[in-house]
Amino acid sequence: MWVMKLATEEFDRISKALADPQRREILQKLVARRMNCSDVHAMFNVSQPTVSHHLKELATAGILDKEKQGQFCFYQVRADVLSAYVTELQRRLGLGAITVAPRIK
Amino acid sequence: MWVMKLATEEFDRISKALADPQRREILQKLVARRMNCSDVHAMFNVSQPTVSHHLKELATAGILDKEKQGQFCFYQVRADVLSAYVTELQRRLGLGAITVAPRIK
DNA sequence: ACTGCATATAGACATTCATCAATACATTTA
DNA sequence: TAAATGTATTGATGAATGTCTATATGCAGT
Repeated sequence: MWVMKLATEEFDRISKALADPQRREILQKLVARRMNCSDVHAMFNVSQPTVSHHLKELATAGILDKEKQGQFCFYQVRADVLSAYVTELQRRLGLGAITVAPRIK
Repeated sequence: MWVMKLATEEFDRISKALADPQRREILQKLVARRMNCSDVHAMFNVSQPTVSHHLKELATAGILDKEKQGQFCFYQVRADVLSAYVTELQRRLGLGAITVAPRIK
């Protein structure tokens, strides 16, 4: 089983991406289901360019996947990256990440 | 067993506190052992007031405890708060927080 | 009381950043 | 091709923030 390893740079980038409440809320909506830009825009009281900017930040940080379908652009959460982030966070904070070690026969 | 519940406001405050690399590194040093302000200052290339400011931010966010002993001021990590933060983060990100349920006999 | 050390505060400065309006780019449809 | 729709970029602006120097505050030993 492969476990993604986050470099410090990527880790900090994700931390920053999560630090803005508006962006965090957008991310939470995308956790529920993948959506396009205007779907997200319809859910919040910010302009479309602002939404686009936040989605770009989240994608650049690596926690969103961007998939263009025609004129639409769907974004969806990278659960593996988020999971790697949380694990790395636990490690840095000295909270033992609960790792289920493969039981050696 | 008591599990702390973080309000959105506190959650966002912690996210912000973790978002600055310098502050994150300071926090990581404090995970290893509790230290006073000048101990921390000796470890980084930033001014003493800057260290003091960062420690205040971390303390205000609730993830550091501040204990004054004479002229010194010791800071130590609140592992319970950090743990609550990670759990809440997992919840919001849709990553099932691994909860070890008490085994009912 | 004075000196020295530890910490915090005040004020200033530069940078980052969240946001918007306007516009450009791209794609679908009439 | 023209109009409409979805998305991204540009440029601007105000607010937040990380950092510094200088100074204040507080405590300990002489």
